[in-house]
Amino acid sequence: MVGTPKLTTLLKKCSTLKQAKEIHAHILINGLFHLEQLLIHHILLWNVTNYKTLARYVHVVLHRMRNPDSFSWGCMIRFFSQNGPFMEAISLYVQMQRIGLCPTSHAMSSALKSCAKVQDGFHGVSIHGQVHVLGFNACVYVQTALLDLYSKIGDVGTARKLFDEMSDRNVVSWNSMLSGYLKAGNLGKAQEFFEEIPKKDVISWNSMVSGYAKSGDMDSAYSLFQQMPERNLASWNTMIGGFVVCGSIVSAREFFNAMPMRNNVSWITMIAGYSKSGDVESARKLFDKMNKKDLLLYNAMIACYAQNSRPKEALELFSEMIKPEIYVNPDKMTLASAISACSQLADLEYWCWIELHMSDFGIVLDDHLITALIDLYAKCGSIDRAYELFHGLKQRDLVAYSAMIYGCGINGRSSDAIKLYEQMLEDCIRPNLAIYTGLLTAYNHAGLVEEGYQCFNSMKENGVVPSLDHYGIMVDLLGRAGWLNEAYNLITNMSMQPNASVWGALLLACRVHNNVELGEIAVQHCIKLESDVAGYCSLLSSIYAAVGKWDDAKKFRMSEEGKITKVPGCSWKI
DNA sequence: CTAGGGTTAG
Repeated sequence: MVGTPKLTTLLKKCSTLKQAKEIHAHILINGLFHLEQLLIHHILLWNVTNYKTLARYVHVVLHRMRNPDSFSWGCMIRFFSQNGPFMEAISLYVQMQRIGLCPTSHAMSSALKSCAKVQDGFHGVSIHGQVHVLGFNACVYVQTALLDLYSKIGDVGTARKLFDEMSDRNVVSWNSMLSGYLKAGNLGKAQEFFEEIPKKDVISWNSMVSGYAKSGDMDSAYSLFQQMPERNLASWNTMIGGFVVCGSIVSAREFFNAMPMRNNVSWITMIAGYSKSGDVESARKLFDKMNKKDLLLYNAMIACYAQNSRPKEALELFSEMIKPEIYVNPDKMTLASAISACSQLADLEYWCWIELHMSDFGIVLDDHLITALIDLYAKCGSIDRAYELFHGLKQRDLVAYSAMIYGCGINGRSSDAIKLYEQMLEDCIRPNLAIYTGLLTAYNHAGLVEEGYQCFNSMKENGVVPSLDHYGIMVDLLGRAGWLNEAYNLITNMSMQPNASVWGALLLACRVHNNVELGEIAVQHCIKLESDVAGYCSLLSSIYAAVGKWDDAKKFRMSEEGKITKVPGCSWKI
């Protein structure tokens, strides 16, 4: 038999899950059930990396407790409200009352924090209803958590009402209210409120700086930053992030270099900045300098590759992170980038390989990922599978429709694309640029000139301004059908500067219909706009050859490097 | 014995 004092001492010293399990066994054998509470409390305060395993274990212990109590449940709710899963925290809060436990103010503020994290206004409001009944009207923690919840779900009015009614406020309450104004985008009101804060701390300052930075007003942000009585990592990181948003990558780097200390957030912000400005090499250099790479760092780098049309490197890095000797558990974000990379490579096999490991990763497909997969399957020609996934979505949004419509478009299913478009309008979703890209692609593949032209013209009526891509498709569509002059007129009447792929589309059409006059014009523009001249020259050369202008044909073939290349920036095949 | 606010990947 082991007594309570001895077990308590052991318990306070234990630091691994294995030891904890042994102690728990002793607790059960000796019937010292009151110690379970201590065990749960103790373990949940460990600062460990494998907190998921830990949480799973404690969760089981909690549910099997002989004498369940509010304190233990509160500890578990607090733990989940800090690390996630937040839904689980809310669910535990509901469950504890179902088994007859009365929530403490601690449990309640943690539950409210979780509601704020996942924007769960429904549970948030129902907890609000309990505050009075349970007598937490004067608890500053509960009141502040509640105020913060309303701030985060965008209900500044209710937040302010709570703030005014609070009997006791501290700097956290002020900061929550401030972040409410900032989240609502009300910078003026926020600034006014900020000045009223009696005892500002570093978070008050950071919030205000972040507000200016997010709105792109880096002058005001910088001026505040300089006035700060005290700065921490987040202050610096906010400034870097602000410069990144404004596209001032050089200033961002200056701040990054100047800061006294850096954490992962600093590195990730900087990498994301380089990614946004298209400087993949600089991003990679930073990435390689980090010796302790966490999930978010991998995600930032993989996303950088995926967004900058470097899908192969994205997948290489993904493979690297899941190698046993490195293993970083990927999450949904990682997969979103990986799927996008697969899609760019039209590599269905790689995805199938990932899919085998989904349960190891502990990832369940959500609508976001399914939408990415629709795009992948559609691009790989498996339009039926794409349809299956589409029908399995909980909510069909604009992105899902555009993936589907585009997928139908490139697979020659134009009537399906139109049906989807009509269905989308019925769902009250307004079309955007991507939707029209899909539709026009569908018309283009089907060679439906009139319909395509009509659709193109209807864009303006729906308040969508055609982009270079749309002009490119239209020129291709008109050109292939032999309406070369119409295509040329479309280009000359463009509201923006045509690029090489627009002219390239005309050049291709000229090749198909052997039109020397327009072909010469098109090729001149192409050469002016693109460095890869060989492909264009070879095209023009073959137009000359087709109409029997052999000398001209020969002249242009000389500059050719030997092979006909695809027109750069052009998604349709020659 | 536990609780509430600011900065990171799409």
